[in-house]
Amino acid sequence: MNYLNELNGAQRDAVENTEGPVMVIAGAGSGKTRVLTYRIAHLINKGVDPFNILSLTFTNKAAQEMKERISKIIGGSEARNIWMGTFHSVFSRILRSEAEKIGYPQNFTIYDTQDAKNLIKTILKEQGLDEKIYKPGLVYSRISSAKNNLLTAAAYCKNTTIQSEDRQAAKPKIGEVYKVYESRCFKSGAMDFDDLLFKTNVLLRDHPGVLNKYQHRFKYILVDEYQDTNFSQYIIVKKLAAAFENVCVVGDDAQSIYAFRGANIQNILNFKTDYPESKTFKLEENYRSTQNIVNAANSIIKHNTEQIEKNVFTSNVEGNKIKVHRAATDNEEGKMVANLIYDTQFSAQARPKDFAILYRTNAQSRAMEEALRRKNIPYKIHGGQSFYQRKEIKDLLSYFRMIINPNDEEALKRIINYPARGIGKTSMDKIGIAANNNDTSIWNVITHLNQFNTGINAGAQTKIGGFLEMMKSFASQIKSKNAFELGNEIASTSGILRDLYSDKTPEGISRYENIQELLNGLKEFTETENEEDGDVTPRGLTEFLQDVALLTNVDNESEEDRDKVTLMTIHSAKGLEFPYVFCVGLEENLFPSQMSLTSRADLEEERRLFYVAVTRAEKEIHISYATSRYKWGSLIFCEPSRFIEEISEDFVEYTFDQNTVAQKNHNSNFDETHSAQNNYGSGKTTYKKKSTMPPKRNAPETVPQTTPKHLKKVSNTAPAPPESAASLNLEKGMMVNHQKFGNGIIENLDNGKATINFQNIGTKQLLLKFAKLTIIK
DNA sequence: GTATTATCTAAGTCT
DNA sequence: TAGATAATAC
Repeated sequence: MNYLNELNGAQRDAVENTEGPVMVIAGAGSGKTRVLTYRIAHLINKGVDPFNILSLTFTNKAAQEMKERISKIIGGSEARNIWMGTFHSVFSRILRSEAEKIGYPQNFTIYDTQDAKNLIKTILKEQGLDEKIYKPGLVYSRISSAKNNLLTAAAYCKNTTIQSEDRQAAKPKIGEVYKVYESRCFKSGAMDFDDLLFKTNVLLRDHPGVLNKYQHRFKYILVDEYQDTNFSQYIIVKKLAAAFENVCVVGDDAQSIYAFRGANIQNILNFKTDYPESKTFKLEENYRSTQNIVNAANSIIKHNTEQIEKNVFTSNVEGNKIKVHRAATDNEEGKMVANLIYDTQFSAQARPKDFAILYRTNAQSRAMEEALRRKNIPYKIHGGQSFYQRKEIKDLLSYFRMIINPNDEEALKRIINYPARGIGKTSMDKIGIAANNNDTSIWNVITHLNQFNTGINAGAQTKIGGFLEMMKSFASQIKSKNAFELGNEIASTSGILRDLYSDKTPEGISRYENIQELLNGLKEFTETENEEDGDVTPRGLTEFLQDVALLTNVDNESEEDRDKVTLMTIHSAKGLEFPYVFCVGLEENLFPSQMSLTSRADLEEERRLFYVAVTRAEKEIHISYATSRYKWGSLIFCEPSRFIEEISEDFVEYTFDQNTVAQKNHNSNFDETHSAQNNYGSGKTTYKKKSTMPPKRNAPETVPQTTPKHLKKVSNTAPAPPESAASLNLEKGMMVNHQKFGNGIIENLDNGKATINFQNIGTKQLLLKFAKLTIIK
């Protein structure tokens, strides 16, 4: 088998030790995917039935790619039988086939975060709890973390620690909300994301026969990104592996970035204790990145305390240093990045697909998008508000959902009066009360209106009857029509298409187009054969919906997206690599996020996130920050991130004058934190130190008249009205003054750069964009 | 019950 | 800025 020759010693050990528990600590870029792929191929070559292999990956796309690579190695089509996918998709599949054992319908709905929060809002209203105190997002995250720790609502209410936490936070009723939430989901035949793991645990705990079945089915279990598993996932793996203990976990504690959703880094740190017989292999050679990148990344992660000891190194070329860029605003940052990409495409013969722009928060994508669009650089965005979360898409999908599972309360509430058909709030309130009083679903109430004492008037009853007729007619076509045909029928008969078509605003047109796009997607889906089991029956809406809910951020990629610059959050970038990476927004309170600043553990997670960002790069990494950016429509000033300073200086290169780097001396140079491209008048709060400022020029007031609170907060470090040298009418031979370098004569001007001979320090080249100059004469 | 307008408040990361 | 909700008019 020649594939073994393509592996280094540690990789080969990790591939060949197929029996018993194995932990692979895989440094960034150390060929982890290769090991997983070859290990599975090796298993199959040794005669293991692919059907007996369970491989849990972090995205479905990764699973698909891995299957393709395995197929290439082993030949044939056996690889399709491997159980491979994300935890959520693999176990939702198992849950569907075992659903009735835990009292769920086979066609249970999967509630996304939005559905879950809407339900929580409804419950809060019913319970008379103030949404301002019981913020739905917070309640949801309390419930979520309870589920990830396998706590039912009843257990939550009994747990004294949790109860005292909630009492201290003045939210003692969260447990009650959880109880109602739990039962409402159940009545709706719905599971949220956490339920997919939670209910799997319930299934395996309460049904020994089922546990036994899957224990023996999954003779070999592989778990990728093990550092990001939570308790619920951990127990699933542990239980399933208990029969054979052929469990191989792969991960890197330095890349653990999902503690916020319950991931427990201890899972990887404790593996040896869990399986005393286990073998550990460390992959330490990085094949991805240059020496400078690897060394810089190591110097970053060194600032964290608890980690598994390892020495990531590379024998790749030294490469360029990490470049640090500074911009005046978020929009300038975008322009700068777009320009750099544009130039590199020519200078390095690179393609758009060779570049990635990574950021901490989705909101940062907009400035980048705009700049790329202006330069005509093709790009694609992953994440943010995904296609399937847009209102019009969710509306149409809600029709689909209700046809498959009429008890789906959240879907029903979205569509019973959309498009408007005269079933308003009053009627729905009455129905809701009747459903609660009779401990049943809303669907059951409206299908048997005369059996419940709802008090709804005759007019509304008729309208509800019409809605029911329509839904029943859709449902009756589920067998006879394929997904595309039925989807089309629903979009037009329901009135959604008409409603959107009549809206001629740009947003309305775009919504209409989105619906068309969804229908196109349905068509494509219908025409693709079901590869999983070779089934040639046309795929219906049922199958479509099951796919849709669990698509991950990076799963959606169309053909035409292939040669484009990638924009994504660092979280989404995990596991990916790009020749050129731009990590933007390296600012305090953004990255690291403000919310991480209160705890050491959170800050360390942010640092690991930065480590992940840096290690995505093969050839070059650029990091940048803006000295001001818009947040909620108003301008705030930013300090460079502490992470920049944490990179060992041997591997860093500043693209602007380092003496003006703000973080080096905050006090003496407070204006230097802000470069001067844009003349943002910074409001009344900033003129206290006027004497040290260059004379104010007529800076347009672009800051809102009412000083935002954010601005106030930072105003003591805020600059004078920044003066852009670029906006001055400079000429050769002029005498100018620079804050730092004193007076000098302009010797040359070209392309935004000025060569200035300073009296004290000699000739310097300055970028007009950044330099703060005043004309002396 | 519905449509329009005014006001509020939220952007932290993902399945 | 933008979506969600409350207030208002019809």
